[in-house]
Amino acid sequence: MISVTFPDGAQRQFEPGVTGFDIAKSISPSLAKRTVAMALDGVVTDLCDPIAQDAKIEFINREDPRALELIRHDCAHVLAEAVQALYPGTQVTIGPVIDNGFYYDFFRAEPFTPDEFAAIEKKMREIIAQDKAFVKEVWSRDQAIAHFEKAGEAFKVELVQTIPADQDLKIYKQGDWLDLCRGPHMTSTGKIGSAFKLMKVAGAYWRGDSTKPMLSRIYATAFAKQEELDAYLTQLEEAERRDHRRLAREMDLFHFQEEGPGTVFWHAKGWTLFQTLISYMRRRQQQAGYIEVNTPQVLDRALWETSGHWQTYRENMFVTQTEDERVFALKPMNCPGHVQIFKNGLKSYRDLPLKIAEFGTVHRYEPSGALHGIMRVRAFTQDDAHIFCTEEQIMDEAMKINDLIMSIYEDFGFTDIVLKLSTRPEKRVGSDDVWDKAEAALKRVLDTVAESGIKTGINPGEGAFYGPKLEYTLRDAIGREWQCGTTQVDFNLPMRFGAFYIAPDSEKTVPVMIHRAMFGSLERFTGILIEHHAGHLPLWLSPQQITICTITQEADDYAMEIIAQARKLGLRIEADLRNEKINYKVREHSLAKTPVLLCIGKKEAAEKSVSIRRLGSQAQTSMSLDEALAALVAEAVPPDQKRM
RNA sequence: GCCGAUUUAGCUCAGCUGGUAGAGCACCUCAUUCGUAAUGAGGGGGUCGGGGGUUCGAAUCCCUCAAUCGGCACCA
Repeated sequence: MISVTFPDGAQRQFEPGVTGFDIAKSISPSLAKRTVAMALDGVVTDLCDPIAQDAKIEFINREDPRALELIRHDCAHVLAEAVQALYPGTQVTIGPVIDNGFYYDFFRAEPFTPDEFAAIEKKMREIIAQDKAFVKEVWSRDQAIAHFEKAGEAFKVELVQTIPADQDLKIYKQGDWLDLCRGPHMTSTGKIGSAFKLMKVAGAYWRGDSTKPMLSRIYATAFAKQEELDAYLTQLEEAERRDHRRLAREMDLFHFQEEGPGTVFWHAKGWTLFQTLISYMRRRQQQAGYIEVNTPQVLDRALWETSGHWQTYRENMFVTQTEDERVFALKPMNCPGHVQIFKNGLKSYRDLPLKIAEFGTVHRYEPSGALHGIMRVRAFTQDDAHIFCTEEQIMDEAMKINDLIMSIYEDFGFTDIVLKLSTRPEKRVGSDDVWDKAEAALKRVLDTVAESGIKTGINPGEGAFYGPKLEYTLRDAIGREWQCGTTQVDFNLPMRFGAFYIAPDSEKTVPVMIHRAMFGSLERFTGILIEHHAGHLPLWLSPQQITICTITQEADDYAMEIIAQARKLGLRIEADLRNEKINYKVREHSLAKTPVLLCIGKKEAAEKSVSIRRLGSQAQTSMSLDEALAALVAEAVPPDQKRM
């Protein structure tokens, strides 16, 4: 007999091999009916799995958070069956659960169109209504290959062949339809419910490999309840309203045009925001002991050959040839330039760590499909810096960078940060003991950060070929993740360029180079800020902080007085003197996301006061002009200067 | 780069099966000086993304290039 422990601590004895379903039924038929799966010692499995040994059991119903993944996975199988029923000859591949839903990749001569969604969903509802039981079978490799070959499922055959020999092949049947799947599943298709929706079609490479065939992917989502699906769809609409490309037009920040794909035309307001970010970062870096430099945009090909970029990234570089037939490239990175500055003049160990920073504009010919607003562009500015130091200094410097990054993100309102360590890739340079040291140093940073409650993780083998890296990912107000800051340890480049310093023993020694960016790309960070705040930027970042709205022309002179006074105080302010109603002006400047509206009429002009209306509020407060300006000046101080 | 979709006035979008363009907002002019999210009237504005083709005739059909959007791949 085996002993099964229930969540309330009660224990009961059963014959070995008893299933979760048997146990549920022995308690009550209604429990058996509403249970869709079970967790054995915390691991979710099929309800009909036999239980071989003592275990803690939990019954999972549809409303259980753990059931959501099952609902989506089951729904993916139903989607596949529906598609094969409607479009014979379509091959199935894989259909995993992802954040917010699931997808299924099909191989079909004709791509899907959203017009077909209604028919597919209808078929899915039929399959769900039939409430077919999910039945698991374990097949041999040969049996599976024979079956899928006969069915013309070439991709499934390939999948079976890649599964390790010691692993069971599980087949899940729903009626006559079946799929190779590691499970688990719920008890029947009826448990999926009706809160699902096909979202979009897309192309995707088989096994994520661009040399392999292109498949047709259908993205979909499913929830336990209709209300949850509706809430999710509402959230998507909200995300669309926050789209930085849309807000940029409404706020008059920048634009793109055909002649410059992936390159930004910054308008006055956008550029003011951009420069505000640079000023902030410049102050932070100066305080942290960095020096700021500027290196050439265009450099001879030979330099990029030495750095290794020519060999690896030639296709992604903008290259130009001059009349004298010299070949130059627009810099895709700032590092080689900074190494040149390090090399110019003899350096001593006493100069280390030497922290060279640059707001460096780089050009990369990114694949056309990668471009996305200002999040991914072909010309962008990095808040780049390179720290030349000794091996012993790596840990300390990486830790200082970390503290600086965390403090900076906090200043911009980002608190949900994930830090990941990418370790040595297969193809790399440098000896293993040097890698050991570098990884150990970054690992200690990672562990220290983890202790402070920040989420951390490891991406094995994802490091750069020249060294391991830490990557900082921000989560914005609607849960999307963006990689921004990075710290990379590099043993390679200084050596390639023959950089050295004179060590205490008078020997020429190659320094370690730490690459580091905190915003990452100024363009991307600006985009993230816009979306994170939904355009409602805090006063210190807002490119136009105040708009004066006159109610009648009698207030015009007073408006000009206010502007002169406010500008002297450093506030970014404009006046709207147009002959328009106050309602009209309030609406227009609210849509343009101006944080502060000062409305003035005859009354305010007479008593030198202002009526203040803040973005996002309908309330109005009246106060004297001096009082109002003093409060706004105080509010507009950047967070780092407030601390001083 | 790959798969799919899209591209009509500054913006958002109509324009059925081919018969040579419309609306709202914006803009300009005039009137209105009106207290917190759209005052009224009038007016101007588009070689329908570029190029090529089919046709008596193309915004509409075909080819091609480009840009954009959604994914995939890529991101030093």
